[in-house]
Amino acid sequence: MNPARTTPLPLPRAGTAVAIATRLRTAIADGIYVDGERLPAERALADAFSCSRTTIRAALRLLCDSNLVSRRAGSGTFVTFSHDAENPDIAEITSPLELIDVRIAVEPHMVRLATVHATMRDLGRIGIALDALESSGEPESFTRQDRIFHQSIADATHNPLMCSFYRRINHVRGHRQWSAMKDKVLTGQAMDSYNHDHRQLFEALAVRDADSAADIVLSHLQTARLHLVST
Amino acid sequence: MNPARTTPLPLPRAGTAVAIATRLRTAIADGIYVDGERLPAERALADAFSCSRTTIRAALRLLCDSNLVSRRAGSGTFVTFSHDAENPDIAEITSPLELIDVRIAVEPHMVRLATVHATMRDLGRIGIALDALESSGEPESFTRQDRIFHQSIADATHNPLMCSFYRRINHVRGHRQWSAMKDKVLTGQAMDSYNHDHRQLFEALAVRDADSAADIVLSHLQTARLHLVST
DNA sequence: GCCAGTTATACCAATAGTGAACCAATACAA
DNA sequence: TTGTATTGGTTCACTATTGGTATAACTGGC
Repeated sequence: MNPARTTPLPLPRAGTAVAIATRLRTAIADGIYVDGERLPAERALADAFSCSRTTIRAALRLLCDSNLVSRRAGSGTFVTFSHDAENPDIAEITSPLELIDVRIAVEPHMVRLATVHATMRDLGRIGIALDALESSGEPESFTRQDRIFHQSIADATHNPLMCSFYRRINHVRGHRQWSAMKDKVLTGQAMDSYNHDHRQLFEALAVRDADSAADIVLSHLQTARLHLVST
Repeated sequence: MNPARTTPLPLPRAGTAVAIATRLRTAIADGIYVDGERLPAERALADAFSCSRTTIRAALRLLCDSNLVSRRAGSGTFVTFSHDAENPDIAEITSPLELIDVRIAVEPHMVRLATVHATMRDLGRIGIALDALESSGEPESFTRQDRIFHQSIADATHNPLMCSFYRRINHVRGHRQWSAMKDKVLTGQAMDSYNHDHRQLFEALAVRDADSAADIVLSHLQTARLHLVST
């Protein structure tokens, strides 16, 4: 018996620094960290990733070399996700109402696809994102975790076109033009209400109830749209 | 003991090192180990394959000689195999079924938005596109006019995010991977049927009947999806 | 016996990562 | 304006891991 034929391939181990750089890079690409936003401090990142600050610095060095972030001593590390000046960022020419209209178009069927295609592993990821979302008290971290939560649902469709669409939606959602609105809209009560919807949605996903999941998302977005046009 | 093994194979038995090299080579070609990624350490591979490190080194030497991996002392063994698609076009990794799932998600609500936001000028443009579409007999020009027709509806929403989404959908639809399918699917009868749906859709848009327009699009796409999965 | 392939072991040099300390630039509040 | 806290920038010695190399012994087929 030849061991080379039967042995399962061992998983690759990426270097810690490059692995962290990759994770941060995709987070920026997904709009989880938005253009101009400050990343957590090196020491905080080292704590979050359970590694030394030196490793975090090596990872950030990679991002800095590819001009994804810029750093200033005493100030922090900032995302510099610059778009072409001629090709204006889609996020800058999309209004909140236009965004929510697109979300109403996309998300109900998206969660339907997610209920059909999500693996247990996907559901685990979504659950983790939901837990993090529910335990984040400030509007700042809430919106970030909210984007992670929804993106993980989009990824659960395993439809590359859908994933790329939702990445773009998240990019628009994360644009700084709404950072002012955020603190006004996201009261504690509003976040509680959102979390209720999120939990319901997750449970519908978990039991593969596509109709309920789609209904929850649709009513969630339609009330958000009403709030937008009535204020 | 397997009786099939008692008679020696005509080909000389490959040594363990060659077998492992082959296994790793196909793993890299299959994308199990991705470009730029680090392979497990030699000692880990030796452990996984239950062979000595010398054998693993012999196998890696083969891969290194064929420029599939590069190695750095103290760092590791890294895959250097550009799949020739470092930035894979979204059109190339999207299947027909995945595309139609996204269209089912987007288009019904898109035509709703179009019925609400379309100006008379938009309707004129859509009408012109429809006329050109109906008078195009070959599959080649039909698909081009079909994209123009649908894009003009997307533009009629006056929602920049929606327009950009549909541009991407059209980009995927226009990819060369479908061109083979086109001539087979687009019989004269099929084009007539499509044109009937298009004309109905246009009339629903013209009288601002959002429900009918959405229904027409949805049933149109769902029958297309059925044809896709049943053939 | 010969020989190629494999095993087992030991050691080396290169590299990544750790943990700590300290400096300099910045932000913010008293 | 002045402290004070926080941030990135730098350096250090140390440890763990990695590929590189060499050597001796074992194995099975010729």
